[in-house]
Parts: sequence; C-alpha cells; structure tokens
Amino acid sequence: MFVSQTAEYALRAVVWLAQNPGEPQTTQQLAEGTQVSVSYLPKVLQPLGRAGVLTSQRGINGGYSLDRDPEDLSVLEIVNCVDPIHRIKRCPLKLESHAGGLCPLHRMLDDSIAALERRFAETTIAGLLREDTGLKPLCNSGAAVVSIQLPTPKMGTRSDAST
Amino acid sequence: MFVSQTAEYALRAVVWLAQNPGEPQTTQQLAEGTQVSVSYLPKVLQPLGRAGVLTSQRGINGGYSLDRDPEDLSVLEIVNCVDPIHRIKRCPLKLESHAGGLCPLHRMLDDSIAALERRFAETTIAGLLREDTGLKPLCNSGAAVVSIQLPTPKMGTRSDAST
DNA sequence: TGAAAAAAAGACAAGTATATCCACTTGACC
DNA sequence: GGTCAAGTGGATATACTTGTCTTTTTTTCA
Repeated sequence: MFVSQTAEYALRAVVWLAQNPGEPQTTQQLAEGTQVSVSYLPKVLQPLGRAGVLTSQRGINGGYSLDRDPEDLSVLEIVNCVDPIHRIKRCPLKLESHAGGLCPLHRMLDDSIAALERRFAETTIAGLLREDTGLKPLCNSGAAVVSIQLPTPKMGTRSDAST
Repeated sequence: MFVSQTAEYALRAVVWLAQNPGEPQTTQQLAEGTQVSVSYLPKVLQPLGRAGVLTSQRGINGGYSLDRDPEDLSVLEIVNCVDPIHRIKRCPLKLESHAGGLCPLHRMLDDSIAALERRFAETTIAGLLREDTGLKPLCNSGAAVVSIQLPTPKMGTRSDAST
C-alpha cells in the first residue's frame, strides 16, 4: 500500500475530532463517524494519545478530544505517529561503494518519498476542513453535517472528481 | 511502507538486467548483483516475465534477460507488475453522499498517489542508468562495473547525497 | 540418449499488519 | 462509597507479505 490502513484510520479519526470539537467523542461515536471497527479504533488512537495529538478521558462523559490546534496539525504528524515514513538514508544493498550517497534508483525512490512527505507536511487538518468542495470530509450522518448543500436531487452535478 | 519490498526487488532486478545486456543472467548472478535472496528472487521475477518485461530461458546458459527497451520501460510499469498502485476511486467509507467524488481528505491522499504515479511513469530505466552521479545504480562488484571511477583511495569525496 | 544446468511450480514457514475480545483500571455521578 | 460508563492493556485470531525448500519441467551439451 501507500499509507497503511492504520494511518488512514488515524487521519479519519483526527479529521472527525477536528470537525466535532466541544465534547469528547466516545469510541462508539468515532467508530461510527469514521467507519472504523469499534474494536480496532482504540489501538489506532493510542499512539496519537501518547504523542499528544489527542487526549482521552475515561469514565462517564469521557472520550477522545483533539489536543492540538488543527491549524498547525499536519497530516504528516498524524501519519508519523502511527506508521512513520522512512526515508531511504543509506544504500539498501549495503554496498560499501555507495556509503556516501544513493544510486540513481534509490535516489529517485527517496525523492518520491520526500515529495510525499513534503505534501503531507504542508497539509493541515484545518486546511482539509476548509477546502470544502461540497463534500464534507468523511461523514454523512450525525453531528458534523450541518449543511451538505445538495444542489439538486439529481446526481453528478458537482464535477469534482470521478476517475 | 511505500512501495513493497517485492517491488523494490523487481526494480533492482530490472536495473541490473538493463545494465547487463547481452547474455542472460542466472538467478544466482541476479541475486548477487541485487542482493536479493536467491530463493525469493524467482518469485519476484515471475510476474515480470508474464507481463513481457523480461524473458527467461531454461537450461544451460539460460537465465533472465530484459525483453523491453529500457528507453521506454518505466518504473511504474515494473511496480505495477508486482504490486500495483491503487488510486482511491471511491469513498473508502462507502458513504452514499460521497458517491460522486472524494472528500478533501481522500482527495488529498489520492492526489498524492497520483503524483507518485506520475513520477514513476516519467522515470524510465534508461533514464536511471544515464543519470549517473558517480554511483552506478546498485552494484559494486562484477559484471556491470566497468569503471566506477574512484577519485582517490580515501572515502567521502563524492558529495552527492547524505541526509 | 543421458547428464547437468537452469527456471517453474508448489508446499510450507516466519513475520508483520490488521482485527477481535476480554479482563482491568479510571473517573463521573448518584 | 457504589455503580456504571468509558478508555487501557494484553492475549489471541486472521490474513497477507516475505522468505525458504523441494520437486518438476525444460533445455543444452557431450
């Protein structure tokens, strides 16, 4: 894959939390909102808690809430909590002659990783919430959907993405 | 990960074959040149054979040889033989409201995949061989190393990449 | 034709990612 | 303080990726 399933789940959860500020979200609520299995989600969230991205509160009225300003919380940070991106630093073949650099193949691969990393670093959670193209980040139902603003009952008017 | 181990191995093997045209390379030779386990390599190469990227010849003096012009053989093709890149086409949460497009989160993720795909499509094997920065693509030893052109017996003079 | 070299094919083993479940702890509220 | 809601941690299951090994098939060459 490209980013792990777990990282994708973590991103969903953080986006959901950013969309539902105020009261803490229980595992149930998060699981429903992000369509992640309720029994797996806690495992995904724990590293985010340890990293200080979110806080968890036990007991009645507990749940998870975001502990960072979405405005300077990047996608990269979330991904790195859960499934760190590894750059290629040394020759994977361990050739002594390549000790000081990477050959064209691995340089190209590392550059690609770097580009991805850069993009993830530049994308903030708040940015994602702002760039609303008619489709609110994950979620349909419940809490966060204030107005989805359907243009007409017919479909396919939005012309955003398709392929 | 980012590209699978298997895909990385496939790229190494193809680069090696492009560097060693002429007589077919046995699994042993390829394994040594690419530092891939000799018992795993055949598994990696088989999909490439089926896809017509390389041909294999059994028996004495057999081995693998590239069956495509490195000039228009892209990294993307190799990767796709072995571990295809999947774009995000539909909402992974299967929200009906997102049927016609992707939300900002998944749009961003898909755009990142697309950028990667584009880069891989634009990079040819021949291109990698040309862009020789002092380090020949994988390989040290043996066959393909005609002149690695060591500047001095001392190390670390090359100043190409390091971080 | 026979022997040896080589890839192909398939069974199997190990490791890692994903997912589930349950017993335990923490905390809020009565 | 008791009770119940909620997260935590650990054990276990399942699936997929990576890796090994053995047998079979193909091919060349003597």
